[in-house]
Amino acid sequence: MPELPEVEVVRRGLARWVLGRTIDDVDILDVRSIRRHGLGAEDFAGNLVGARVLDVVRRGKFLWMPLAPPAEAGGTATSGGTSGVAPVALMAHLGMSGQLLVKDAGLPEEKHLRVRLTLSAVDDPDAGPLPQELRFVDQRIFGGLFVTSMVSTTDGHPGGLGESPLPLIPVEASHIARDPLDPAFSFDDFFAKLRRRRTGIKRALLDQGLVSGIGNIYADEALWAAKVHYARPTDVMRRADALRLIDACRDVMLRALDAGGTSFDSLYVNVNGSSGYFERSLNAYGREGEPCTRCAADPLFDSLSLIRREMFMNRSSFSCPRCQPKPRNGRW
DNA sequence: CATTCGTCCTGATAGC
DNA sequence: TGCTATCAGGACGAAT
Repeated sequence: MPELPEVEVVRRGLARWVLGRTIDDVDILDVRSIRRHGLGAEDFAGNLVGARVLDVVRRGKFLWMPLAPPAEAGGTATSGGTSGVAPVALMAHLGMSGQLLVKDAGLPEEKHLRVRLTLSAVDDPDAGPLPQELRFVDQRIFGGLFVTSMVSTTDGHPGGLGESPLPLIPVEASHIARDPLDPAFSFDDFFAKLRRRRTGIKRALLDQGLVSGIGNIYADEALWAAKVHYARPTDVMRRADALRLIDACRDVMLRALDAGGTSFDSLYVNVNGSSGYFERSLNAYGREGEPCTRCAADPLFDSLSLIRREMFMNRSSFSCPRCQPKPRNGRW
């Protein structure tokens, strides 16, 4: 279940293996994986074949590769060759189960292989011939690929962590807020927007327009770490508590990143196919009925400190009843 | 505008 | 055994 740390692991892998390479061929095995490319499969492939990968950038859970367009496409639109063509990027979202795998051509097709990009042959002085396929594998098809144009970022800073030199972002990611690991993330902006909302804090954390990169797992982990109940109202939230929560988000995601991403089954695999192992250090998510690791050390530990599971926003929420108590009469 | 809800998907698992 | 129901959940568009 890729959230920010997992997508960042993929981004780094792609930067290592795909940067600077030209796309020689595109093979779409399931059109549903390019659903968001409104102009269809032919247009998708036409935009990619001959294009060169200039960068690998991420904001929140969106990942994109700005492209140098195919030579003839650039020439057609602007015969002078000046910057008349809108910059385009190959956008990717992994959804629930998406993977981007760099593989040698000829290796067996994955069961859920949806799109295959064949990359230019490169003989690396150290690594030898680089794998020539970038495969998009996705069991549940919540994720996908599409080609889109890029627009200026509203704050003039480059798109997220990926250190794109240009302050450009794909249209479809322009409404996505900065994530807590982004150098341009502003806590003050986040807090101001948070206070204007009339909703619960977990809903806010999952709203990618407010703060990005956080999904159900890291939301529960950060709320646990900051000892905050998921339904706590945002409009009266104290600044110090919000700061503690964002710090917790940052902390848990950085630790996951160090571990190479979280994985609960074989669905999530990084760009080279190896699984993460951060699940061993989860404190709340998926631990229903198990003792809260923090409360267990307390001499007053009792059955009130078993992790509870509740349905919230049509998804499971895990929390400790003792250190994340429910609001009483709407007051905290 | 802000907020909530239904939809898209497959496969593992539980229950009859 | 074999069927059906449930669950997992990110993002988006429609509805309120």
